[in-house]
Amino acid sequence: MSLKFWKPGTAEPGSNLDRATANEGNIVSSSPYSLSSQRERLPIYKHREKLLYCIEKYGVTIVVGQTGCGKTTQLPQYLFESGWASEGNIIACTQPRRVAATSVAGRVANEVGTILGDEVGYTIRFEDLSDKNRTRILYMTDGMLFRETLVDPLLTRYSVIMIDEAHERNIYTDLLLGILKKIRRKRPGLRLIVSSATLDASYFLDYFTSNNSPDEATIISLEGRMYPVDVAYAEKPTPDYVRAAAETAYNINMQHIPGDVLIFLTGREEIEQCLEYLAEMLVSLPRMATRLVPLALHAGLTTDDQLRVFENAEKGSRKVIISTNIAEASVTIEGIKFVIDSGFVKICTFNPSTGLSALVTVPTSVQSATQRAGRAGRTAPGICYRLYPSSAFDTLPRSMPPEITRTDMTTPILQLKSLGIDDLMKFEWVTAPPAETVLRALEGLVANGMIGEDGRLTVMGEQVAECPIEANIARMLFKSKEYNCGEEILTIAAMTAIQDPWVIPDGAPGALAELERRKFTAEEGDHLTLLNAYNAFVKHGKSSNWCKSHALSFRTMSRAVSIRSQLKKYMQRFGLPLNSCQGDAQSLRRCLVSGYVRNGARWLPDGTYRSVRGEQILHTHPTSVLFTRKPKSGWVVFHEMEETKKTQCVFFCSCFGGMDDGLTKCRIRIITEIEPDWLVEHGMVYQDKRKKPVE
DNA sequence: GAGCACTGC
Repeated sequence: MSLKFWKPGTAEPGSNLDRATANEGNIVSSSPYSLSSQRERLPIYKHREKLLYCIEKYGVTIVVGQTGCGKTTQLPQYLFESGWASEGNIIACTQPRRVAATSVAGRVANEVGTILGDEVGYTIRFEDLSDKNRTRILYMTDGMLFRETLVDPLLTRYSVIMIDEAHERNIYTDLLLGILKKIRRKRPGLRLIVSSATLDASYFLDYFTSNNSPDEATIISLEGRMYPVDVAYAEKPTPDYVRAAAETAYNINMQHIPGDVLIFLTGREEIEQCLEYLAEMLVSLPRMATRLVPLALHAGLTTDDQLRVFENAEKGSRKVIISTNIAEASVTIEGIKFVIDSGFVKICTFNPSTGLSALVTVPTSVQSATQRAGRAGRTAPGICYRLYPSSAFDTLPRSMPPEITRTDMTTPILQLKSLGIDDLMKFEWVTAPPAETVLRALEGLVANGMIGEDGRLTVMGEQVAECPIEANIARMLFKSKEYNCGEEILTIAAMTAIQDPWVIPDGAPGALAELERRKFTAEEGDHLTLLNAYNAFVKHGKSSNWCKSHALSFRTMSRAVSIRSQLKKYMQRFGLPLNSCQGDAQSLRRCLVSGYVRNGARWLPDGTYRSVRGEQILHTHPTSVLFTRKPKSGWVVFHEMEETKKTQCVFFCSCFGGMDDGLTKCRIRIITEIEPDWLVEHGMVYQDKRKKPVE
């Protein structure tokens, strides 16, 4: 039973849209550009004079251009060539991702004919390849530029700042735009370029011209360089898009000439299910048919496995890459001719009334569906199969709600306060966060002693704002002084900042890996288990082989080492002692509670937990060492919560007009057993009544 | 009872 598709006569307008990261993406090697004639052939070149004129005349220039038009690599060079980097000034270009910042900087250094780190450089966390005196074009992550505002609030080093990929609406991009609008009032000489790959960028224009002269901002559209992508829709909704995706891939293989296939699903579980379906179908693949090579792609894979999707398929075979949203912008695979789009994505949302964030599956947006389709037209015309009817497409929101509207604002608000932005109601947000999110964040900051009675930052608040880590974790670092456990808390802080370090594959190797992981188990819970893993990693010389034999990701563990040493510098600067509690797990856990006061939960005899805030039903995540065990005290704190829905049918019904039958499940990750008194000890004052664990 | 979208400092 295969899904029938309906194909509109013409390609969907704008379906060849793509995002600018594509060429700048991950891992793909790019051909060297060294000749100026190659630069002149880029579509952006004929707009050069107009762009320079606008940047000179207007404070803010909004540039709309698709992938391959060259704005990210060329615009900073045009500015450089026309003197914007004279007198020691720097031209900055921000990127949402580290790989983009590094790879674009490398290409531009090559075009300019300089060594990377000299006239052209980049700055990302843990890597600064720039020269304080010589660098004129600086690529950086938007998070780094945001951090720089805490040190130099007017960003005086820069003459032009280009915010690239602004349409992605990351929280740092949004915060930077707000701050830069403010900076422009004090430094009218500073020029701003806001670059977006989507056509509906006029809200950026409205944003910069409101409360300003109309001459403050202008908008320019550039031509793209993409091939057309035909879009086909499912005739009817499908109850099982994972199976439908596998069937569609199979049918493409039977009907079409060679060309690789890219499937967008929401997560690892679906990807593995889809691989199984495909394996079943491939048994009946006719002998003469093109061979199918299914490959998974998601962030939880090892680097080696991720790299496999870039290898060319053998002659007479076709790659089917089954991916999460990582292939939408972060990773670019050349040679994709067919895209199969489930129409769903997992996003993180935040519930201000419980203070908990959750991972939920939702329908994508028009912008995102267009972006996914564009992945089929990078090297030749392509086809995108959408596994939902065109009537469902018409109900999709234009774009995803910006991150700032669905994230905890505690840490960003602390940082804005530190910048001297005290009246958050007057701050000109591109999109304002929900009022309740702001109120809860302020309430939490007051309760945590970061903001005083007078509404100003306390000494600890000022210092926590500087730390490159979530405010609640930073609070643990500060409180470690009282519990004599600076060493251990520092490690735990670093370990919770990374992704899950364990690599547990499917099947039999997975069971073995699971046994390896159990070796690190601490009775008290996951935080101490992570501490054990880190200490063992260091004890064994931070070796990659050791990681391999203990089911740990070397890449992730190495990142924990970097983060730890960075945080250590902050602790030393703030005079926080790096004492070890010498195995005193109780002090350590009491210190943990200081950061997790909002994340308390109590155990119930049915094996679930109830959150202290909001009485929400919580389940233990299967990766937790407390998954198979009742906490003796009956109380725990947890690092984070995620919400998942039981079946795809539910996603489908609830998201595309049906009902929600309540099969959502909240899981808590990284859990540690505590005593309930410790919650009160750490300022759980606004909690009306303390419930005893039920026996 | 059984499994984690993606960034970023």
